[in-house]
Amino acid sequence: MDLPEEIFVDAGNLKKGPWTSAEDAILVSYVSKHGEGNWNSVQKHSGLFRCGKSCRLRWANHLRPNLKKGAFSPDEERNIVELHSKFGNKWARMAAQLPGRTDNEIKNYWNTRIKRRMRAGLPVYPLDIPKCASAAQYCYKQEDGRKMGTRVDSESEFASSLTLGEPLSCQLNSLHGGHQVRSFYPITSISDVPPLSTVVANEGLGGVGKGIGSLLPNIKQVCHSPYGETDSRDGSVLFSQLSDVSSETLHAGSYTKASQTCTHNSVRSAIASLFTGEPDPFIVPYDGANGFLDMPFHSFAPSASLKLELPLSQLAESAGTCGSAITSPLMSLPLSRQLPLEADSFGSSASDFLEALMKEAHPTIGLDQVRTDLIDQLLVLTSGNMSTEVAALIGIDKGRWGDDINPVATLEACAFGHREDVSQNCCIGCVAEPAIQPLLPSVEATSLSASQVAGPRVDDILAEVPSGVCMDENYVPVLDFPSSDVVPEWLSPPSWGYPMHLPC
DNA sequence: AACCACTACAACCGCAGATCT
DNA sequence: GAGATCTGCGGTTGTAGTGGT
Repeated sequence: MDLPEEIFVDAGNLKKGPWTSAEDAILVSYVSKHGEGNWNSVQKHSGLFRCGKSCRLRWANHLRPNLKKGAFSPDEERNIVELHSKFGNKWARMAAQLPGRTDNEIKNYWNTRIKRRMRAGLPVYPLDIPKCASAAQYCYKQEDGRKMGTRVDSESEFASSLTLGEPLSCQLNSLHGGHQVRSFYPITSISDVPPLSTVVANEGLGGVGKGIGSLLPNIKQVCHSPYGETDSRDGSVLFSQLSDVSSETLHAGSYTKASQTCTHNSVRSAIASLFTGEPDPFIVPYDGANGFLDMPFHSFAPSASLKLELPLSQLAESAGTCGSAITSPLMSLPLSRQLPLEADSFGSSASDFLEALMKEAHPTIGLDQVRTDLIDQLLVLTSGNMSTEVAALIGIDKGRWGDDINPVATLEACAFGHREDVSQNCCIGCVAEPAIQPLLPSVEATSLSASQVAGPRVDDILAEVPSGVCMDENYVPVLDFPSSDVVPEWLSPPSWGYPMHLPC
């Protein structure tokens, strides 16, 4: 057979790029004689200068018999949506259920469909698609079995979780008269998710405990910071100062990517793995019918393999899409490179790690702001499982609060803006100067005002918290928002409704 | 006609598990 | 048992085609 010269290249330089019909003919001929498999020998014995992987792909996706060509039929489209709701991004598994279709075809179809629907503001899944496993691919369970959560890594996943048939609520935990109180707020879109919240699927509010918990600390920090809108204070100044962000990259990515990057913020990943001591959490499969499998829970620890290459500037852009801006100074760390996730990467001690972390902070950010945000993020990341070691690390040693005071709850008090109320006892006052200062030799406090750096700080915002809020006997805040007129603006309806207090 | 944005699709890459030597 | 190789999978990128301005 005469073959075009371009098929043959110098030995060792295998051809890449589109396949020609002549190459296809060679491959078909070879497979018909020798059968599938042994793909690396194709190049050796057929004279085709393609690597084995390329041959296999070409055969599987284009040349093998019984392949369906052309657009998906409505039935096939429906099948794909249903299969995706069952399997998630398991393209090969889906392809096995769709005769004549390849995983690549299905993957391409799904990705373009997702983009199209999200651009149109439509849910990823039609409402009549039954909820299966996809929205709960990554689920976490606490050791005591009480808390359940789903890590939602992207806008699409979140959209899935919102549209699979179960209404969702945001949950705020607070304490009232010594009893823990959960406040639930209905949410209908990602923009309804408030900060420091837990999203739950409410199978009726009374059934929250068995619902699907979608803990969304990262998403909220990216898209739902209470710290203001996209004005000069929203952090965009900080983003624009990053030199390694190309405008091309800036405008190329989809919101999904931005969300992932936010979620996988290197700082958060690093801190989380520091807390858990492991690069990855236990991932608990969620079965739509039977709930979570019993496995230990290890707090939030984003996967160590997450990519962090999206420029932060994109986050600012996407933040506009979903309501408000990212303002945390820690979010100004250049994410175009990946921080090592293991604490060991920064030395043997956690303080080395934190020091490195703080050194990464933008140099123009006030030390106070960095510290405040770090504490906030530690709280979110630990999800109530902060170890004594970590608490001590950030400056709250057991000796300061005694056996009967929960450092986590106390820190939450700080995050909710009551640092002044409790600082003499155990709160941020302890964290602030003596404890964390030695960790920060290279971070210079500056004279920049808060408005020059980011948005208002937690305590600025929560100065608006109603005066009825006080601390209980354990220095834990008793949070209550009795009516909408005293709720801080970022907590106010109609964006995520009126609180409903339920006893736990 | 030129440019641009968008879509659909093909192909590549890195990784991980399976299998072979 | 260990290393090498093969295979399959999922994510990502590149590009041709199309339609709008």
